[in-house]
Amino acid sequence: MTNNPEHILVAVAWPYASADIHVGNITGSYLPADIYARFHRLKGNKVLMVSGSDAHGTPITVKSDAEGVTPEEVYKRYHADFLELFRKLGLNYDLFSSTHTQNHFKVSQSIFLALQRNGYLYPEKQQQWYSESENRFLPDRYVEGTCYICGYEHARGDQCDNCGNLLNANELINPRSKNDGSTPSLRETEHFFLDLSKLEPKVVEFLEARQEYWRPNVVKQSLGSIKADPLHGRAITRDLDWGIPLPIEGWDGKALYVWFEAVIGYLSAPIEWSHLVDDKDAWHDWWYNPQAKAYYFIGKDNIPFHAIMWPAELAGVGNAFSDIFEGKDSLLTLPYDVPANEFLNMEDKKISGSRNWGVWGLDFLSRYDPDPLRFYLTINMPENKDSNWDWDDFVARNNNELVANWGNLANRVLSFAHKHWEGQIPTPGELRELDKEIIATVESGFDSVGQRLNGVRLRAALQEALRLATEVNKYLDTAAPWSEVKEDKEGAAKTIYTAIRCIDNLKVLFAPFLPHTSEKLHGYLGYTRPLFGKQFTEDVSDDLGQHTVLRYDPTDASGTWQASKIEAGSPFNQPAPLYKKLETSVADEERARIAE
RNA sequence: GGCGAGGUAGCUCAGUGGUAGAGCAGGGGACUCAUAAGCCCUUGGCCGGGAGUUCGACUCUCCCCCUCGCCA
Repeated sequence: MTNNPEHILVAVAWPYASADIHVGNITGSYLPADIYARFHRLKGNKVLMVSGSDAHGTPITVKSDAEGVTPEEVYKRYHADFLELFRKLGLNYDLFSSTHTQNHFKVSQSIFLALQRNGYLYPEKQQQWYSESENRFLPDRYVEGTCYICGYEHARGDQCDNCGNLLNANELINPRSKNDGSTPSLRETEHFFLDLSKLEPKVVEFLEARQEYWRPNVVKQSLGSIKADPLHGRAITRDLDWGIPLPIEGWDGKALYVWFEAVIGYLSAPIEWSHLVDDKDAWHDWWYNPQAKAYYFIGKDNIPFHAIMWPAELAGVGNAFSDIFEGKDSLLTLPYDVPANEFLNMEDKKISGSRNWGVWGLDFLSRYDPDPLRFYLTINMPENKDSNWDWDDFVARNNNELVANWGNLANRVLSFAHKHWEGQIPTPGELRELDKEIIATVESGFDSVGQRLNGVRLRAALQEALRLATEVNKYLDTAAPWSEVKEDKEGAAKTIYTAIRCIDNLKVLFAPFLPHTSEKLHGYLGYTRPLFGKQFTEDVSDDLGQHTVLRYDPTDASGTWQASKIEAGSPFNQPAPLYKKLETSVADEERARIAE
């Protein structure tokens, strides 16, 4: 166990509660976050992994209008699916909450007030489409008209998808509401803007300090774009009922803009978590602690919001947030790293919900186990460039790598041991040179796999763990216990004891990636306390109503990122294969399910 | 149009100035504990295209092409 545990905030992208989660979303941010969090938990570090459903924003109101239900109903339906998926996939959030909570409202409003106090907000008037029939302002995407540049008849209120030009609202020809076809009019409205130009020096300083160790696509893009085109004010409010009201008088009917508000969840969720664990200041260890490291796991589409906007909000807030929120004088922790992933394609084409081109998490898990999915998505994770989900490749990697290398290793060792030593780990006596060597090789994985994990090079880390499993397979071939057992059972005992030590180590090295099967193997080996803690859901009530959260109870977790100390002579259980081989026909069957 | 990322063996990817690498697939072999898995050997590449710098470039510079994201 680490002597000086680090505080690691694992901040995970907040899924929009208006679409089902697919494998691209999972490998883009949720899975790498969980792997990272599990690794640091095994290391004995203080991990806090948080996220939640993004319950506000236009996509949800669009959907609720289309279905004739309230936005709240829409968000709750998707939110419930998220919780089910994350439990089945084994994503151990300390808290997966929602932006539609009283706590998040209060935190977001405090951030607003802090920025206002520090002079980073200003109001500005602009023209916006207004529907007389519905008595409300319309988001640009609700308005359709004829493009005055190219004549395209289905141009959006602010942009023409045909010629790509941005449009001036007052020149759009024949504007109409997508809701009811009525003709909207332009009305003046006033909004608050975040003064990003004033915050730019702080943002640049923030980015330059992290240039060395951030992924180049994250930091170069951010610095490059600022250099080419300086930051300018950006509206943080809009005319919408569904969302967080402004914390000041005279601004009824306005809500905080989602881009501004959702990221604040990284702060509000730890605060909610602290209340749920009855230690209301616990979040200070991550948010008021300059030594704490905050990692933001997101997809590349989200880079500007996490590398520029959110740091700008945090820097702009200074110590004013802690003062307004709870009368303290503390700065908030800036992001340590933003290891954004690229995208996952499906069979060489972009994943598309509307065209049913993709693999959806819950649907997948209705037919297959979670660890093969975690394996394929990790070994194929788009860390440096877009990667591709290919069903043939999924089956091949499952059968030829996961089953054949690691699964088979665990199974061949334990079933051999169980057969010849009556369910007890053989007592080896003095180990031979080759036994000590393979144990040392596998134990070196705590460094070699650990370093890769720590640097968020997850696919390289998994490859390294697989390489070590191969080494143990080679060792078995050299020692050949199936021959030894016939003429030299003591020698065979040394070999099998050694092999069990090795798979006991590998079990931990694979655990961040493949927690379900590592846990299973852990049980076969005779351990009674689990490697990791337990997930559970809980209903929380506040003035906005009730919301269900996903939580994590670490009480029983016993796994440590340390060499195996498994004892000779102790009993273990009848093993069974950890993974299933898949028929190659699976690829064709699955491809038939996705269609344009 | 601007800011970035990527384009290396059939597939998935490493490499980043000095004779092209891994895993998987393909071919051959010895073994049999194991989910016919594992182990050993092995066939595959003008490193997107063009020009330049260099004794020497996949690696540096410039131009171009293709894919993806963000911004306008």
